[in-house]
Amino acid sequence: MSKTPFIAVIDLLRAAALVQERFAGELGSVHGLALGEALLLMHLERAPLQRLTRVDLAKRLHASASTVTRMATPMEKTGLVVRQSDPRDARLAYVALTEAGMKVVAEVRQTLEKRSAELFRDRWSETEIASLSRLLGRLTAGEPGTLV
Amino acid sequence: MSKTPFIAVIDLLRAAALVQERFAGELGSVHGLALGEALLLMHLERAPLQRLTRVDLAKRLHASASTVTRMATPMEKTGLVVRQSDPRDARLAYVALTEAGMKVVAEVRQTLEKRSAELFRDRWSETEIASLSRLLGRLTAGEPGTLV
DNA sequence: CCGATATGCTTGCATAAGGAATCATATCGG
DNA sequence: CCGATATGATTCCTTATGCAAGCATATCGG
Repeated sequence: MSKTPFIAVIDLLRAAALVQERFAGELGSVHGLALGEALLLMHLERAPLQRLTRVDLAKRLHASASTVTRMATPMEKTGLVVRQSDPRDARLAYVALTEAGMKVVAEVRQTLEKRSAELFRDRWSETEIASLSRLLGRLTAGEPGTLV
Repeated sequence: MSKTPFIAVIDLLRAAALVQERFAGELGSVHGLALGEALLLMHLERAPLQRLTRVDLAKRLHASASTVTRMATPMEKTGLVVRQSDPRDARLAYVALTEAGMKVVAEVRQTLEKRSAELFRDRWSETEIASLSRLLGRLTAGEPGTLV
């Protein structure tokens, strides 16, 4: 049996840990957001009506429903998102992006784009990066939601 | 400015979350280990004398020293690792793999190899997987320790 | 040789996270 | 129409984690 898939998985985990470590600090100090909060905002931005239910958010963030509830509460307090009810289904509680949230998520994207570029700088060609992205994208092809 | 690096980073985070979610459960039910514990054991297996200090482990696991301390304690109790002192430097407390630990880590590797193969099965050629691994490996080139 | 600094580890504290239980609301089948 | 089941959200509880402080030991400079 080939060990190639195993090696790829290990490399994937290591690379992701590296990126998370590197981005979390910057995101926190510049925007006061955790990486997960930034991803939450970006998911909302790409969703229809810029809003999602908590279970949809949980799936997209690979988190539990309770985690999403507790992530959203402080972000409501700081005005990045608001809670919205669905008139057709009273069980649903949307997390919706506010104007302030849209402004912040745009800045967050800029920060992430800058840091991402630095991650590959000098040693990578545009083609190589695109190739990496394409391969990774095949792994996440079945996942709900788009972030870019 | 090109958004390609940003897209690659987002894809990387999503793919890693997917893999972690998928592997953590299996690893827990089959071997009673968290993913981090499995990685810890694999790092020890590849280290000289099958042991590492806590700070070295922390670097390899992208975790804090306190996390490593608290990860190691239960694994000492279950006999997978033992604590070793360095006669030359009394500050050091190695985490060393036991015979039982070596047996377990070998089984863990088999599980991970099997699941990794399933992750790519059918839609991926060996060459594509190797290409992904090679690209990811460039990101982690500066990292200490080898796992495969 | 010794004080100052650096390093490794652990512990206390605060925060984050998942799972189970609970509650409210919707939907489905008779 | 109504009981049974399903779904969404929240809360409680337990566990995991990082940071800062504290402690022990080592090293460096005079």
